[in-house]
Amino acid sequence: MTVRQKPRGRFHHGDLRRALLDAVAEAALEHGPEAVTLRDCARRAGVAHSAAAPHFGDKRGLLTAFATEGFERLGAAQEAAMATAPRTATAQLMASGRGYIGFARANPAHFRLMFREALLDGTDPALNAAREGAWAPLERSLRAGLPRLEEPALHQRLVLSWSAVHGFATLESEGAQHILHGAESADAAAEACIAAVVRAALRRGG
Amino acid sequence: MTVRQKPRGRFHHGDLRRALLDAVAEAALEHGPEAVTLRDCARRAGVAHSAAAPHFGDKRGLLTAFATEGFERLGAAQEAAMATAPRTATAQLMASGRGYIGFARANPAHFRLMFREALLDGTDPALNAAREGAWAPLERSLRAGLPRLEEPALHQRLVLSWSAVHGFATLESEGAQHILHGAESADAAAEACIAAVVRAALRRGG
DNA sequence: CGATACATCTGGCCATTGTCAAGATCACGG
DNA sequence: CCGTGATCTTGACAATGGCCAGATGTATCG
Repeated sequence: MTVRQKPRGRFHHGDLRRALLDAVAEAALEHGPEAVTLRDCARRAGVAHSAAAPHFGDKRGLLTAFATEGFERLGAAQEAAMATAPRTATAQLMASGRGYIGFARANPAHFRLMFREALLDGTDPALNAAREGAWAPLERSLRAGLPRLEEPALHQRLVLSWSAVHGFATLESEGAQHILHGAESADAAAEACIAAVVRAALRRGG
Repeated sequence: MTVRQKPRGRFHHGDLRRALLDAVAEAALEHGPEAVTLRDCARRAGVAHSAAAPHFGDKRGLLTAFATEGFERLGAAQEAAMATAPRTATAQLMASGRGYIGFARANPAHFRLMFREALLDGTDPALNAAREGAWAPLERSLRAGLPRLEEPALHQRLVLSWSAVHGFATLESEGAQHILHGAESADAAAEACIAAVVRAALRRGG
């Protein structure tokens, strides 16, 4: 019964856990999140078709771990953008939105998979922790920018900004870019959308 | 569930096309959009597993037809809400948003499937026509409310309102209700979000 | 009325998938 | 050096999607 940290590496494969997660990313990028196949991931990692079981249990476990990693990186992307922005409320909130949309753009398949509830294990504690951690930067920066706003009103602002940023990222990653961007460039469209929603969210008055 | 009676003038089943589309709706609602199975739909309709081929080709064809119907109904829901609202620009735009979110709420699985690009045939003309028809009410009411705004600025407003409404509907139908609604009721949260985005979209000035 | 053309539907086949049960392989503690 | 347990392989199973030949019902025409 010795409690030890799992010697995750140096067995047969080296680090199969990481290799399988990377394989999911590859497969999702190539054929879409719903077309990810357990056997294909195993092939990409160079192992037998059921080698993932000891690490992730079943397919849902693998995708859940992949989504968890995505939420962690989504939160980190926002933090990183906010760290290099001025400490203004407006600048911080806009940086958060830029980080959110930037992550969705850089990892479109990953981002989409994170919101395929039917493919994930919604009861997984790690997933839920990572998910809430990904919402935190937005809420924190909004709360800092509106210190004297009452709770329900603040919650409304949060819903508004979250919906707009998530909606933009979703529409963009679901193949509606042509309609979204119109004549202007992708960056300009995102920037304008973020600026407008931040202006609305930080607006004075009820 | 099996239709044994043969309506006069009809073919073997009666209206297998409709029965299969209804079966998709049932299955998607029960197990999620990505878990819809061709064979299960056929079972629900009381026919053999490959009876859908003459009507829809393959599975993608069936789901594409289902999504097309969804976009048509999404557009109709907005039109219906706008028809019973005052002719004010604000009221019309808000009605459009209410219709959009209302459809997503009443048909959550249908709504989600409509944005699973990987499961659909993006080249299908009927699908694309229905999709553009679903965006039209929002654009039309926005354009009517801002008649003298120049094109790029108007497009920015469109992206903003579309992103926010779609984002709210998406988050709600993807299992994030608990975070979205917080303390207040679902209707209140939606209403507040719509009001805020309409105010921002119709705001005067560049 | 009878026969032909045709869309519709059936049943069987195949490759692929996810999961399970055994067995082989390897690292590590005693 | 040997056992224990985690890691991985192999083989099997039911279910799925796509395909095909053929049966069945419907409509059209002679």
